[in-house]
Amino acid sequence: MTYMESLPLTEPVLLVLLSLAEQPRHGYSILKDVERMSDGRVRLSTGTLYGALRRLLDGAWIERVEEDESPRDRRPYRLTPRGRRNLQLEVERMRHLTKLAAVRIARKEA
Amino acid sequence: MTYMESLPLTEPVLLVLLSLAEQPRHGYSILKDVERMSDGRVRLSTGTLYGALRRLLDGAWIERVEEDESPRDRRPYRLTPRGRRNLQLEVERMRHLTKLAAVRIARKEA
DNA sequence: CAACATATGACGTCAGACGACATAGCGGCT
DNA sequence: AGCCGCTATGTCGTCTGACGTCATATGTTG
Repeated sequence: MTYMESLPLTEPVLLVLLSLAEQPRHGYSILKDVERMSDGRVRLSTGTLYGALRRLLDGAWIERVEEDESPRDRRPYRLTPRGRRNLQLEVERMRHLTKLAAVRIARKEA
Repeated sequence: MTYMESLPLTEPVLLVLLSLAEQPRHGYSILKDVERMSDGRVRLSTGTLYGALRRLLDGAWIERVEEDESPRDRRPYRLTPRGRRNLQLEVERMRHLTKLAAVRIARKEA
């Protein structure tokens, strides 16, 4: 990307990371959590979810949790320190943008 | 998009709209304004810009300003009421997300 | 006159979001 | 037993959008 150093994240990816920020989760749990988080408005398709998870794994933003006792067929993920750091940067970027937006929208026909 | 009703906007599009929120501008002016707005970090390629403008025109978020005296070769655009309304919605959505994010990131391993 | 800034636009590529599909175990209801 | 819906993971093909590059033209300034 030219318009940012490495970010910005897309909406789905941001929500996935936000879901994992609180605690480790497996795919389906993320799906439901994102839906809850957004009051039912955002429903990721599995195509979006598992695609995003693969890319986040590749970039070492998340990692698999190696749990021997993880209940049947579940594959939990957790944020890496790198992932958490980048998520925080992204949120700060968004906060900065919303502040800028408030000024811009208010200053109509300055 | 499935994960939102009609939004969310991508970063480049949001910045273009933000640039037009203040006052009508032509393409090149938007390019420079976005660069200034972001302290030089975000530099839209013309491919991105004119693609975005075309789609925004198609969706009636912006319109051409019919100025007979518009100085040579410039094609200014302005936000439509619809575009302004949608921009505000988008900014509110982002603000909501950043608040949620703050809580989520803080509540690590709740 | 040679750069450089201003100004618009087209074209091809590539990544990512999406819907649809595939698979499978489990619990409950009829 | 049969069916449905929920949990759970993943693939595949399509389509949209961001991007870099190229093309073109005028204005400005050294």
